[in-house]
Amino acid sequence: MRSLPVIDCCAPLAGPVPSAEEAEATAALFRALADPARVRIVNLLARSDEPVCVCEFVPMLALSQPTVSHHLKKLADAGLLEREQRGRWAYYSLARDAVRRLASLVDFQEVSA
Amino acid sequence: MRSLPVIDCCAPLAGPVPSAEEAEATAALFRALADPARVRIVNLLARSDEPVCVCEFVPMLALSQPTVSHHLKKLADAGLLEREQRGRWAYYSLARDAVRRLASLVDFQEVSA
DNA sequence: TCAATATATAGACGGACGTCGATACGACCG
DNA sequence: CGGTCGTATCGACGTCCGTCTATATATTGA
Repeated sequence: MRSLPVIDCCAPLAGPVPSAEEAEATAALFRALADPARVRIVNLLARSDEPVCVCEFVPMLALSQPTVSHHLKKLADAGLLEREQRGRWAYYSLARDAVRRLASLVDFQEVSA
Repeated sequence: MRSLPVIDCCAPLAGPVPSAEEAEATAALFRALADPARVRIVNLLARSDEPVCVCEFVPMLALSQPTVSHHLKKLADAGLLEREQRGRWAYYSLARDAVRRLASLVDFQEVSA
C-alpha cells in the first residue's frame, strides 16, 4: 500500500499558514525535484509528447538501471509521473495536472485566501 | 567567499536539454525548498509586506535559534531571501525577482527556446 | 514450461542534511 | 570600556538519500 501522492496534500508557498502536514507535503514535493537526475527526467518528459520508455532514461542519465528505476519511483510517488506498462516495457509520462498544480504552488500573485 | 546564488544558474524544467551544471543548479534550488521549516519561512515572508526579524521565526518554527539561522542561510544562499541588518537584529525578506524566476522554472507552457 | 529480457526490489555503503549545545562575532548601552 | 543581547558559526550526532550489486518479479517467445 502507498499513501496519497504528495501533490494532493501540499499547500502553496504563498497562501494561508500551512499546517505541519501541509508544510511537510510541500517540502516533499520539492524534495522530489531536488536531484539533478530527476530534473533531467522531468525535462525529457516535458519535451516529449509521448510516454518515454525506461530503457531510454538509462543511457541518457548514465546511471545504473536500478538507480533510474529508483528515481522514477520517487517522481511517481510524488504524483508527478504516471506509469504505463506496455508488454515488458514500462513507459512514464508527466502527470500534466500535477504539473499544473506544481506551478500554482509557486505562484506568488495568488490571493492568500 | 560564496558562489553565485543557484537561482542565477538554473534552467527551467521544461525547456532545452539542461547541461549537467544547469540540472544540478535547478535541483539545488528545489533542495532549498525541500524542508518544511524553509517552506514555512517562505510562506511567512510571502504573506508579509515587511522584512521579518529572525527573532520572529524562532518561536514560530519551534526550533533552536542556530537551526533557524541555518535554514535562513540556505534560502539566502539559494538567492531566494535577502538579508538586512537593523541594529543588532537581522531582517529577512523574499527576493521578489528570484521568486518570479522560480515560477518561470515550473512553467510548462513556456516555449522551449 | 523454460529461457530470455525488462523492470523493480532488497541490502549495503558512503556522503549529505537537520538538529542541537557551545561558542564566536558584532552591535548597542551604561 | 565592559556587559548584554541578537545572530552566526562550529562541531558532533543520528537520520535520510543516492548509488551500486545482487536478486526477485513479470512478460514474452520458443
